[in-house]
Amino acid sequence: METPPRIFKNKLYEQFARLGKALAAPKRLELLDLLSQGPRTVEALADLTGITIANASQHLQVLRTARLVASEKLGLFVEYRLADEAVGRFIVQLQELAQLRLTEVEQITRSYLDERGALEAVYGEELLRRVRDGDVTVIDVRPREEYAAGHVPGAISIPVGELAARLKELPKQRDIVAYCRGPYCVMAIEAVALLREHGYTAQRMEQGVVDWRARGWQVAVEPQLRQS
Amino acid sequence: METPPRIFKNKLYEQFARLGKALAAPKRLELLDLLSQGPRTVEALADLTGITIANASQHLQVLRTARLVASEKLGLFVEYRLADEAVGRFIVQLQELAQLRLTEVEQITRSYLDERGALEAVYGEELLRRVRDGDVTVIDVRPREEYAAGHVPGAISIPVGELAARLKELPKQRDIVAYCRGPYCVMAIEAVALLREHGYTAQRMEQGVVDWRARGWQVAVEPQLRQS
DNA sequence: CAAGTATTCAAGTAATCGCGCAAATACACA
DNA sequence: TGTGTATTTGCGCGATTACTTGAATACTTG
Repeated sequence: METPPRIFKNKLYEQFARLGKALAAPKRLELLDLLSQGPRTVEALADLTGITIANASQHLQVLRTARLVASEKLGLFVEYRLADEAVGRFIVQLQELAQLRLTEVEQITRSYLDERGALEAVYGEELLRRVRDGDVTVIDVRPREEYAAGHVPGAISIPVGELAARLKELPKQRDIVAYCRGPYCVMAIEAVALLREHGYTAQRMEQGVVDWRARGWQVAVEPQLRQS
Repeated sequence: METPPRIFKNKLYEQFARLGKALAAPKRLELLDLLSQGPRTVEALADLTGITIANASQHLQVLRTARLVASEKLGLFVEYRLADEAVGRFIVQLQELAQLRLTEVEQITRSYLDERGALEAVYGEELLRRVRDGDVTVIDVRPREEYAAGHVPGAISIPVGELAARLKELPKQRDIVAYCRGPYCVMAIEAVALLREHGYTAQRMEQGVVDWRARGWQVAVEPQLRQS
C-alpha cells in the first residue's frame, strides 16, 4: 500500500532517472559530445563514433525521448542537435565530475598522452586570457562544419588533417594556441605535437566552445551556413 | 581494427558512462538525494526510500563503485555519505535539467500540489533574501539528524511530524518560512498547509541546504554530533 | 512518376539489471 | 568467547538493453 507522497516521489525520481538512463551508454555520451559542437546528420554521427547507422539512429531515439536532443528534417537528411544549450553544459559537468571522482579518467588520458609523447603544459586561465585578448594566433582544428557552427572569435579554421599542408600560413614568431572540442578531444593534441616538430611554439587550450560559451563569452558563427 | 584514438575514446566514454549507469535507477537518485542532506545508515536509507535493506545495500554498492558515495563503519552501523560536495551539486543540476527539459516533472509536482490543495506562492530570490537577513522566522522541518548535519543559520528545527504539537512556539505576528530538502521535498509543503490552516502567514522556500551551500552561503552544524 | 537514398522500424540474441528471498559475514558487546 | 544485530552476498526470476541484420518508410530529385 503506497501513500500519496510515496507515489509522488516514485513518479518524480522515475523522471529524473530518464536522464540517467539516457546517459548510461558510452556511445550516447559520445554522441552528445559531438552534438555539443554543432548539429550533425545521423550518418555523420555514425561515422564519427564508429557505429552502424541503424545503431546510431537508435541511440538518437533514446536521447530524443529523454528530450536531450532534437531532430529536424533538412532535405534528404535528418539533422540532430542538442535540445538546449543547458544540455551541453550538463555534459561538461558530468565529465568534470568524472574527472574529479574517477581516477581512471586521468589515468587513461595520461597514458594516451604519454604514448603520443605529448608532454602537456597547460596554463589554464592564463592561456585563456591570452586567447581572449588576441595575444596569440588561435587555430581551431575541428572539422569545418563545427567551426562554422561556432568558434572562438579570431580563431582560424585549420582542420587537423590539413594542418601539415597549411603550416606556411602560420607565423613562426607568434605563439600558437590550438583547441578542439574540449579537454578529452585529441585533435588539438596532435596539432600541437605537429607544430612543435616544425619549430613552432604551440600550446593546447583544453577548453572548447561549450566552456567558452558557458563563461558568458561571445562565440562567432558563420552566418551563411545556418540557412535552410 | 581499432585505431589508438578510437580505443582512447572508448575507454574514456566508458568511464563517463559509469556515472550515467549509477544515475539510471530511480531509487539510486533518491538515495543520493537523501545523502545530500547528510550521512545515513543503510537501514535508515532503506526505510526512507521504502525498499528492503538488502536492496538498499546493493544500490549503495553501485553508487560506491561509481565513487559517488563513501561508507564508514561506525560502531554497529555502516554510515554512507556523499563522496564529495560536488556530487550533491551535480544531483541538483540533474534535477534542474530534468525540470527544464521534461515537462512531466512539472506536471507531476503540479498535480501533487493541486491534490493537496496547496497553492504555491513562491517568491524565489526575494524570499531567500528575507531568510538570509533574518526578516522571517525560519523553520527546518526535516528530521532532526538532517538538521544537525547542516541547516540554514537561524533556522529552528521542527520536524514536520512535531509541528502540530509545537505550534505555540511560533509567533503569529511574524512571517514564517519553512524549508526541507529541496524543490521536490514534500515536507515543507505539508508544513505550510498546516500553518496556514492555523492562521499563520507561512511560505515555503524551495531551496534546501545543498542550494544554500552552492551559493557560497554559510550553513550551521551542530558540532557535538559530528564526533566519532 | 519512378528511382535512389537516408533514416527508421522490427525481430532475434546475448548480456545486464532490479528485486525478493535466504543464507553468510562481520562486528560490538556482554 | 558467545550472542545478537547490521550489513552484505548469492541465487533465481522477469524485464530491459545494446547490438546486428534485413526490410520498410519517407523523402528528394531527375
